[in-house]
Amino acid sequence: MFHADLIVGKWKPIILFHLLHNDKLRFSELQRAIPEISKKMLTTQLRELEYHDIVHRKVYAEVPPKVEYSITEYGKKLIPVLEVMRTWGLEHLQHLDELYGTKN
Amino acid sequence: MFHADLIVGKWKPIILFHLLHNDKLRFSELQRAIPEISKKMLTTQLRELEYHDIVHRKVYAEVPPKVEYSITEYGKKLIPVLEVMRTWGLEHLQHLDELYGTKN
DNA sequence: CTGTATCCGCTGTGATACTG
DNA sequence: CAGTATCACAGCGGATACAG
Repeated sequence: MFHADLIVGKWKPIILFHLLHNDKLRFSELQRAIPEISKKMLTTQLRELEYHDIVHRKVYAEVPPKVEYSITEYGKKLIPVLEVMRTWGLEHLQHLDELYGTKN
Repeated sequence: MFHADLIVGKWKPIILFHLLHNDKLRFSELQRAIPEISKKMLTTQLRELEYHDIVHRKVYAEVPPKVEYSITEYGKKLIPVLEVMRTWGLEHLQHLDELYGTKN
């Protein structure tokens, strides 16, 4: 209904977060920035984001290969959405902590 | 990171959407409002939303049973998040249509 | 370096039947 | 009416090896 899956999911917000703060990132840089993600998942998520015109994939015809990912102009429209989600996420954590006293 | 899972996922935004527009809804009313969802999933999602203090579950000690679900005060803080997501969702649909001409 | 291919276990989800 | 219990299965996603 809201098609939220296009930007949420386990990894997409994190990937977008890094891309928003770095302008361009290579595949390996994303891997290092998000160590918990597997190569396969990173590829899958990036392909989906690319398909939906949210990130751009620039391949350099070099050896060894070099690929840079960046947010598209259209993808930048997501910034407010991600901001609102992040803000809410922080407040929500605090609220949950007040309720249960858990820190995680 | 953003803990988006707490309100996104396959059904939660839809459930919240209905609760935001109806104030109170019984279990069966939610079932009818969202025919595609199974009883089990509806229960699961509602329990999670309840656990996170986003919806309130009011049980009437009657026979037959009657249960009403409503948004908590805290849950109302989600409205802007859901609004932003919905707005973006609509724009995104349009954008995808421009790209691929698909209507779905 | 940037992936793809394969195997494979685990979890999420549906269908169905049952209960207070 | 408002669920729970149980079974069953597909697909997500991890690990590993391989490829251009």
